[in-house]
Amino acid sequence: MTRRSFHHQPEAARQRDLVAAMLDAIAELGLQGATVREVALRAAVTPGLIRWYFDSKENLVHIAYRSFLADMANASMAGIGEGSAAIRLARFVRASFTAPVADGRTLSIWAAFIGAVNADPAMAAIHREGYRSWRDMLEALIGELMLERGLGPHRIAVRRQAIAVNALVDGLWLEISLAGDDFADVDIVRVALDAVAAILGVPAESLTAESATAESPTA
Amino acid sequence: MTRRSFHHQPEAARQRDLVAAMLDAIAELGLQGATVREVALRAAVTPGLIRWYFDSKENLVHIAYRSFLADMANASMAGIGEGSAAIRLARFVRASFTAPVADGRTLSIWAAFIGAVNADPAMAAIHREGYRSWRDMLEALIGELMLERGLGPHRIAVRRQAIAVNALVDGLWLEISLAGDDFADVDIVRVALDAVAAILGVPAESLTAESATAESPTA
DNA sequence: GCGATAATTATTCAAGCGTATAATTTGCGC
DNA sequence: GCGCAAATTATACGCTTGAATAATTATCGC
Repeated sequence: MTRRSFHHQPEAARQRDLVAAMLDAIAELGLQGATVREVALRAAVTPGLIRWYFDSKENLVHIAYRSFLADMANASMAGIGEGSAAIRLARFVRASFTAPVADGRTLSIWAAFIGAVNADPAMAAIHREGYRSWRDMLEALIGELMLERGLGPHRIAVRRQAIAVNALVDGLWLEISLAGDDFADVDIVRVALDAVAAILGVPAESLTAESATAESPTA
Repeated sequence: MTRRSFHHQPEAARQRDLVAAMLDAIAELGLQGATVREVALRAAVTPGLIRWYFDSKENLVHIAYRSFLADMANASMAGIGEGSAAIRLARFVRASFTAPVADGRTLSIWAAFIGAVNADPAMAAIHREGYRSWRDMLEALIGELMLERGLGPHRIAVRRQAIAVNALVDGLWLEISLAGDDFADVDIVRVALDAVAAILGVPAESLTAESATAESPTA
């Protein structure tokens, strides 16, 4: 009859922990397996506590998705640094296909959420919000690149190119995430950089992986 | 106390009906909502009957996924017809982004399944099987195209190009499926054809939508 | 037409789910 | 240190789910 001992946590930290536990559960068991009990177990906490911090399990899932998308975007754009648009774009693509963005855990979570977007309007709204900022960033970068190369940046053309580049990135994530080891012998960064350069109509050399490898310039 | 009347069905037809009902449920309610009872309701049948035809609900889902991937592949390749590799590729791309392949229902199902692949090894196996044949077809077509254009088809280069093209198609499906009406004013077929041409390094004119529109040649 | 068998319905069950609520413990202000 | 509010645990509830089983009906060979 002895109760579990515990200690209070600042609200923000607990909330973060629960979100992290939810994402872990989704990564390993999928959305179906991410039950309230499973999440509580991973957070070393009692199921009831989840309802103390979140209105419902659905609510936690939504918050976890929003948080996850934000983290993913940050990780993709963190190392962009300064430099020409070409160099920043190359760094962005490279970051998108190396850890921590393109590791098994992250892409597994990403794919799991995708499967739930269509059946839940709230998830759809979160998704759209996340992806709009994503593509806005891409459009800005591509627009700059066009200016750099003396090509008048036709607004509609830039939008189309951003859609295509965005699709390429998503699609490669999908293939990596779902096809497992089929790509062990393929240099995905190279495939991505070549395809992006081709879509944008710039020489592949202007987006070499080397330029992306260069250490970030002093601020 | 009067029982429901019913009539026997040939095994194949019933099985098809149940699979179709499962896919309908997934399209509208997602995998979570596609319960045995919901599927039975849509098939105008009692839940118990599902277990008569399938070992388990999981089993039905797996069979539905395999069937769905096969249908999708057939629909994409049905109208390819005869002609140069360039023309067949253009028709393939066009078919991939017009109904029945790229309508809301189909892509909704597609996305729902994707979310379940990572958490279920059997689904992963089905997925890999489906996508391998998909990309084999793409590789063959791209190889032919390279020969047509006098470019020696470097095997590794062709593989990379097929990966990129496949990713582009998947990614555009994702965007269409999840971003809803954001693309109402965008000619997706055009975006896809332009991007595919760019990735393969052939002039966009050689993959025009017009060439894909042409009626299939007399056999 | 008549059995035998296959196909279908009706009913029931146990498990797991999200959630509600009550009991208890922790930590902080004073 | 003490009391009180906040955080956490414990317990229980009702519902849904997939599945098992028993009862019933349709169909086909003869």
